[in-house]
Amino acid sequence: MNRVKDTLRRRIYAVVARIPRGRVATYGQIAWLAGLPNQARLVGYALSDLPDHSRLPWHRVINAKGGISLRSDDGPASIVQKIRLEQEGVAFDDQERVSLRQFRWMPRSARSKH
DNA sequence: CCACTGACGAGTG
DNA sequence: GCACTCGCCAGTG
Repeated sequence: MNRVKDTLRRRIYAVVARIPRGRVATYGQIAWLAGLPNQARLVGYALSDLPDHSRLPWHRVINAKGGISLRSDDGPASIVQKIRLEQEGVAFDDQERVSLRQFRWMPRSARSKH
């Protein structure tokens, strides 16, 4: 029985589904919002299990450095992720990194003040 | 049981 | 800001 595991995975997917267009979130951030602090790896694990036909905005999840984390950086998947983000208006710098300062998704529940 | 790996990250120097 | 270490957890051999 993998009921517990599946439940956690669903919670992760639920958070990812909330990321708005044109914004990004880090693995650690998703983990935190899903109630799994310090377990960013589980988020990566869950996303790697996603089927190709998934409608989830998985491409909006990047690492804490603002970069794309895929098994093979040269692989087509990482290119797809970059293209999709650029189409939403998310910009990459000359080091292939996104400015979290500018594009990070900050949910109301996590926003203390302005 | 142990070693290693993988869509990660905080802490330290 | 970079390089390293250590912590996390699941899956595999």
